[in-house]
Amino acid sequence: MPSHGRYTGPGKGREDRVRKPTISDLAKAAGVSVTTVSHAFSGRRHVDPQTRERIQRLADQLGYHPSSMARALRSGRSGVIALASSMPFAVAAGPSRLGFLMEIAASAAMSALTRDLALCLIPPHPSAQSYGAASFDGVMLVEPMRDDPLVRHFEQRKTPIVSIGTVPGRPDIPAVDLRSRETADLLLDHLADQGCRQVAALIGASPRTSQIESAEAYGAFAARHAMRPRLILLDEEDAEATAYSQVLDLLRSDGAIEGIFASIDAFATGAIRAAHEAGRAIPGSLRLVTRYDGLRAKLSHPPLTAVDLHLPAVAEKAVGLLLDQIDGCKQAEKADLPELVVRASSQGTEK
Amino acid sequence: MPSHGRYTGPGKGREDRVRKPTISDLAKAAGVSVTTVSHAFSGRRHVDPQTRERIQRLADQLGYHPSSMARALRSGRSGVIALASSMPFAVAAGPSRLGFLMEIAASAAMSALTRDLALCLIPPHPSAQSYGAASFDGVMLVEPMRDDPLVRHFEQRKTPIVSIGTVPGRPDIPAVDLRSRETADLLLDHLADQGCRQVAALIGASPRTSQIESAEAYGAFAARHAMRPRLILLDEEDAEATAYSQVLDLLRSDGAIEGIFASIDAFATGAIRAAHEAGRAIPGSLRLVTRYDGLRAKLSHPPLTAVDLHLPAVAEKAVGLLLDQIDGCKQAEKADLPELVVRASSQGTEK
DNA sequence: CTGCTTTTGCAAATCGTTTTGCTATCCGAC
DNA sequence: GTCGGATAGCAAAACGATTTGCAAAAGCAG
Repeated sequence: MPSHGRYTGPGKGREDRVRKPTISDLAKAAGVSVTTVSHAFSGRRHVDPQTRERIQRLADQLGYHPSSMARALRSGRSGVIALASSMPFAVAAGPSRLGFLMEIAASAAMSALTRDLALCLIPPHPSAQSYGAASFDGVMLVEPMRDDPLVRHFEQRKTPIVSIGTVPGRPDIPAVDLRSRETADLLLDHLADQGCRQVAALIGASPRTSQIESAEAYGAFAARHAMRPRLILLDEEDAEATAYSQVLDLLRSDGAIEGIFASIDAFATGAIRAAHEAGRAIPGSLRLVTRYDGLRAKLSHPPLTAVDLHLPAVAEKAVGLLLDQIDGCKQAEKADLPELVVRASSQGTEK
Repeated sequence: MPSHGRYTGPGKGREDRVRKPTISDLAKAAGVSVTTVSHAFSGRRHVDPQTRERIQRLADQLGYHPSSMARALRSGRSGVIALASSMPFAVAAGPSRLGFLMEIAASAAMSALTRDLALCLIPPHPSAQSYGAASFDGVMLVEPMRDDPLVRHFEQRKTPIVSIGTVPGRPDIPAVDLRSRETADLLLDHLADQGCRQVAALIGASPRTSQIESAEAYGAFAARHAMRPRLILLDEEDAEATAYSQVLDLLRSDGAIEGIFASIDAFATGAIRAAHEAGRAIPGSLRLVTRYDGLRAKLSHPPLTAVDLHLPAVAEKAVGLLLDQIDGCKQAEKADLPELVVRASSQGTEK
């Protein structure tokens, strides 16, 4: 039984605030009907330029702004889209790994604004049922998991969905493909190019497309190079710490490892610490690459070879796709091309 | 003459999507009036438990959810608050220095959600007039400048405002004081404690409270220690690069400098590079501290001594204050206590 | 002057809720 | 028997815009 969110009544203390002028106040002041005012603003019908001018002037004078709530009700669109993620907020309520999500958020906010939309950030609700009082015209999910409760939630609510990164098992949901398979191939091939014969992979255990495809890519890579696979599935909470201890074990038990592919940047940071601890120089005796080229990869020592996922472009496409989804019905699925950024962590010659 | 935002008419293609059930559909199905349904949900009047139960069941069955747009119109509250910043988005459309703002955004989003609000991110609009179609119950401004156009915009629109960091010259606007003066004192005193006699300051040129108070603190510090002040005002765009070149000049022209106080983390990163270039070891021959303890400070080499500003708590307070502002009228101003985080960049003994 | 179109404007319906009055019934107590 | 007080429910008026249908006036050709 869903709680529909308690309604708290009309704002207490509303009477003591000055009432904002409404369209009929303006109409009265201008000596015309509300219809005329509406048309003067929307331009959907012609109004006498002189009248229109007077209305405009009065509007400025009175400080009139059309109520977007009324407009939303009438038009059925709130002008707000949401960005939701089931994971990163939760693991990073603190400042740890906001990078990926927040880079998307910032870009999406700008893309949204240029289309006269606002972007809402919605963290995963602890008791994931009533998502606030606001209503969204659509929602963008970032890297949802298989059977993600968020997907169910918004589907049931008939809110248009666009996923950033495909939804595992749900090819019907429109998505911006993050090209995780290609990304992983890029990174693994790079390691091979750098001469790594034995490569381990640190991959997130959650059933997200990026992790699934990374694992697949790694499997194929191992087969292609007739290499014994060392696939380490890691929990994404407390990523750096668990990566650290697992990699330390690995390096100590298996001296042959020459390269590590970390599908999450925090894994890579953990791996660096482990390598240091195990006395393996990077990139001297161990090469390391990661997927997301965020602040972490850039500021790491040594800087991490990573992939430019073109997140601003991804966000832009997601917003566009969502908009299509909302009022058109274009099911068109779009894609994007990742790009390798080589840095010291994997190069033969130190910068 | 303000553009009030073009209205695009009722969603095209709306007729082909299934109409969501309304309250009167539900009422009809349950054989009661809409009033009863409304009361069944809101609990503002008693309804027979049996009736209520039946309504609930039917609501689930039909997939009914109250329209928040209608609710918003009626109640005058959209359930959405906004977070706006005049600066960081613009300088960091790319991934450069999202840290501060985005840490606040993430925290604020969670704080908002626990109060049944949604948080909108609003980037500074290039043509700063029509901020999307959405309406906000209130807005949080992060570190606005003196005479910030955002302040004017929302004041004119009578949208309740709370500032994160006081607004220079506007003590009347309720704000969460970021305690920039105390923060700067903390850092400068720490440098003095570490034995620095000659300290330079890198401070942002924009008229924000944090920068203003940092400069004041530095001035007082210099006077207190009878030290010739070296105050370097830097443009915040392209912060790292300009800090780099300015600090390089400084170090070359003034060998006495023993410590640097950077009021923005990107300044500090630039300073590190400059120090490296000038052959000054950190913290061996030059100590460096910065204000915001974000990813940059933590991942820097060496890690930067910084201040924990308790941003999640700040965000929480801002949301609370804004809520007071919206429906109560409590003008109460709140504050917070910064805390020093000592790291290698300023310590006598290397970690 | 009639017929036709264009221009300009208004009144009223609509969007989906919440809230305010009002009615009706029943119960128990005086 | 009736007064009071719960209890349960309904009808209708908001909330503030947009949009449809209609009408008055005006211009213009025939």
